Amino acid sequence: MTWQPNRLEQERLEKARELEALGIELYPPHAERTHTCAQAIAAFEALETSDPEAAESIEVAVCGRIRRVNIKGKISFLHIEDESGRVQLMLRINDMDEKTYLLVRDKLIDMDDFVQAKGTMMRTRAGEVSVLVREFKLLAKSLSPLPVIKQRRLEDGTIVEYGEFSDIETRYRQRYADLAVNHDVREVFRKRSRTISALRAFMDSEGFLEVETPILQPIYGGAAARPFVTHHNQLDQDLYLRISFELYLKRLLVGGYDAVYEIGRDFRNEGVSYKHNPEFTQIEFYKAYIDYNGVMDLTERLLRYVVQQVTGGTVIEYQGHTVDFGPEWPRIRLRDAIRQHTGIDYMDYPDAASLEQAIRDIGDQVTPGQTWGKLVDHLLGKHVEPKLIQPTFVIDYPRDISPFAKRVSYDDFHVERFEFFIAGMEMGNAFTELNDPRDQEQRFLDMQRLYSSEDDEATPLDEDYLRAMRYT
RNA sequence: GGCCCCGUAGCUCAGUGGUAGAGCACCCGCCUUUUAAGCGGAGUGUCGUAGGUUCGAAUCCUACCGGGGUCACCA
Repeated sequence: MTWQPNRLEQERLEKARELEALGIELYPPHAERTHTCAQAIAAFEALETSDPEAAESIEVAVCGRIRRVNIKGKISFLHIEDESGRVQLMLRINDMDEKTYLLVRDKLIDMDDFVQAKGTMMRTRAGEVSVLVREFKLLAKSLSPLPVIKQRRLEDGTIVEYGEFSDIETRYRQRYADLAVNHDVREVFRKRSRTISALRAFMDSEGFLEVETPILQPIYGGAAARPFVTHHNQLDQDLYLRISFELYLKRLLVGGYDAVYEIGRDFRNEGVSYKHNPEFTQIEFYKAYIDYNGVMDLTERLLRYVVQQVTGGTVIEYQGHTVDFGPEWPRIRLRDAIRQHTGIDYMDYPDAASLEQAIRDIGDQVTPGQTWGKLVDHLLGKHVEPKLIQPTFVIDYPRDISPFAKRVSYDDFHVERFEFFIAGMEMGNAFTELNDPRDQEQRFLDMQRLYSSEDDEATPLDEDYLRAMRYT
C-alpha cells in the first residue's frame, strides 16, 4: 500500500516544502542536549529557593517532541516531551531570532515535531517551571499527526484525558502511536524489562546457567501443541518452530550441568486470545536432584523476588484483583480442589462416561466423547482456576493427564506434578521429571498414536532425545 | 472453523428511509506569562468495499474485506 496522504498530512507536506524553501533542514543530523526534560526541571527546583538568581541562570539544551502548543501572538508556550517527561518552553519574540519565532507562530512548526531548545530556566507567572527559549531548532518534521489527547491535571493530581486514542485495533497495529500517546503503555514495557532482568538475576544467583537452545527444530516436542512449520532451503528440509524448551534443556542435564534455564519465545500454532499469543515468552528451568517440592520452593521465592524488584513490594493489582506474593502459597491437591469447588470426587468416576454424567449433573455442558483426562481438565479450568486469585499451587495430577511425571508415594494413580495459578490464570507447570528412557519411549509412542488418531500432524519419534536419556 | 457484534471527519462518537452531524484536532484572523488558554471565522467526508431493494440508502437485504468478543483447541 502506497501512502495516500490525508488532508492533515497534505498540509504538513506543504509546510515541509515551505520550510525547505526557507533553507531549514527538516531532519538535521545533529542535536544538542544537556538535560532531559525532567533533569532541567529538577535542576531549577533544586536551586530555586536557596539561590533564585543562580536558578534562573541555569543554561539548558533540551530536546523532545512537541505535545502541546499554545500560541498567543508574540509569546508562545510549547510543551515538549522526552522519555523522562515534559517541560514547557516559553518563546518570546523579543528573546529570540524573530524569523525563528514566526515559524512557530505561523505554525510551520507543528504539534508532534521534534525540536531542540536552548535557554535558561524560569518559573512562569502561572507557576510552571519552563525553559525561556533563546535558540530554537527543528530536529524532525512530523508528517502524520498523532492522535490528539488533551490532558488536564485535577487538583488531586489525577490526569483526565479528553479525546482518548482508544481503538484497540489501531492501538495494537500502531504500537508506536499508542506508546507515543498513551503514557501508561510505556510503563508496561518498562515493567516487562525489569521483570526479565529480575528473573535472570534470581536464577543466576541460584546457580543456574543461562542457555539458549534451538528454536528451529527438526522434531518438535515437550508439550502438546501444534507447531509452526518452516523450511530450510539449502537443506531442503522442513523445520518446526519450537513449542517448548524442555527436551533440549534436559539434554543439557545429561551433559552434566546441574541447573539450567532459558528465557525465550515459544511458538504455538493455536488459538489467539488475551491469554494466548502464538509467540510467547516463558522461562523454563531444570535442576538435578530436586523433586517438585524443591521446584515449588524455588518458584515461590522466584516470583516473590521478581515482584519485589519490579514493584518494590509484594502486592500487585491486576484485572481488578489484588494479589499478594508475600505469604506462603497454599499447596492443594487437584483432587481436593475439584472436590471442594464442585463436589465431584473424580475417583468415584473411573471412566469418561460416568464422569461426564457427573459433570452434566452439576449443570455443565460438555462436548460428548471427551477423554477422562479432558473432563478432569474441564473441572479444573471451569471451577477451580477462576477462583485461585492469590498464588496457589495445585498438586498431584492424575497420571492420565500428566504423562511425563513420576508417581506420588501414596497411590498408584497420581503423579508428582503441580501447576500454579494467579489471578485466575494458570501461570506455570512442573513435575518431578520422568527419566526412565524405556518409559519415555512408551510415552512418545502413545502420544504419536494420540495425535495421528486426532488427525493432526504426527509427532515424529525423537530418537536423539531417547538416546540422551539412555545415557542417564 | 461455528455463533454474536462493530466499521461514519485526524481522534472520540451521535445519526434506524428524506440536504452528512458534535466536541477536540486541522485551516484563517486577533492576542507578550498560557496550560482542556480565550475570542471571531470556516465542516475539511469513498458513511469499510461491491452489488441489490426503493422515487430516495449511512440507515433495509446479500456477498466480501478488516477488526473485536465468544465457543472449540491450548499456556
